[in-house]
Amino acid sequence: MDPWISNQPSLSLDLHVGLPPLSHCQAPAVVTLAKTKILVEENFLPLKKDPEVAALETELQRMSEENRRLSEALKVAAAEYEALRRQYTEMVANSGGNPSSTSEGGSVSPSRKRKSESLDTAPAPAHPHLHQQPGLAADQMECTSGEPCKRILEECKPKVSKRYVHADPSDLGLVVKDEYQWRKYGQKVTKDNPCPRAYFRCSFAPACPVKKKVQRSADDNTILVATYEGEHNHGQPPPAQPQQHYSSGASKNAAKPPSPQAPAAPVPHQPHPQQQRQQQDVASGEPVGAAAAASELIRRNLAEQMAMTLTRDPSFKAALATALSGRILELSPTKN
DNA sequence: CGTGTTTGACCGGCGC
DNA sequence: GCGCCGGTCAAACACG
Repeated sequence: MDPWISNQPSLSLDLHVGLPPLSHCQAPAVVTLAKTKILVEENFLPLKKDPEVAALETELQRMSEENRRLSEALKVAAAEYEALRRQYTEMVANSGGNPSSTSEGGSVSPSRKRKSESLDTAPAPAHPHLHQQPGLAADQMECTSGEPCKRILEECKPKVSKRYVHADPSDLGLVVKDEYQWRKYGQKVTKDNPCPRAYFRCSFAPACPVKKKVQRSADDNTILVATYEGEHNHGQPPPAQPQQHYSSGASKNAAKPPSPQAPAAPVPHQPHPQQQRQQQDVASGEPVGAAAAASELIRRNLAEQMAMTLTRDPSFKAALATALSGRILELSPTKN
């Protein structure tokens, strides 16, 4: 994270939910809540009596204080991130900066081969390690030395988030709909839960490392628990594109990126369109202007990612919903 | 025929 | 070292 972020007023946690969201930032939950807030203000605020206004002011002060604390926490986190990023960059530079040196000394063994191993006629892939880990992000493949690298990998474990979805008990499927397209690659019955767990990969981008596990709750099998691992290295699918999750059988256009120039061969990292543009800008010759433009794009992209991450985080949504519903109840004319 | 799903086999980590 | 268990692979199958 860029320390610049924590200094931006637009990113402070003032939660001006009554304002329209940024056009490039698709945050449905925030939009909905914004509508709610507007409704509250229009309907109830004119009815306020002075003591209530005073109470609201106190509340506002309290929220401002909390906002300030959160901003400071964000600043600290940003500083830590920056330090880590610098450390990582140094390590990459020291290792020769050669991302393709993954299989140094054959550390990635082709031991994953099974039946075909006994069948000599089976054609072996030209690059077994690449074939084996098509979704591995580039930054996870740059490890060349033993111990420190292991530690980095542990520290950089993919982000895990959970989402709980109420499902129709009569529906036996393990379908948790969200804004991405998923391809099922496995199912397993686990020890602690009689209901099977389904494994999905993001199929929107071929190189996207995100995985999803879906399993019914052991306590209440009307609840589906979706566990997301990793972060998408691409934007969300356009809303116009119909969701075609788990459509059984063939649908010729399903689960394909809309981009016609999408590469056929898997690439280690398929950048977000903005990132692509940014890379092109950097590649083009203007040293100062291009660098400034690239920096601006990076910041914008980070802000976008933060907004997306927050709005996708169920705990954040829950906390926001709780806070807002509490406020609505407090402001309700039926109260007292 | 192309693409997604199912499912049994396999691999590697971990605890004993 | 052994067995258990979660995660992944890939052949077989289903579907439009």
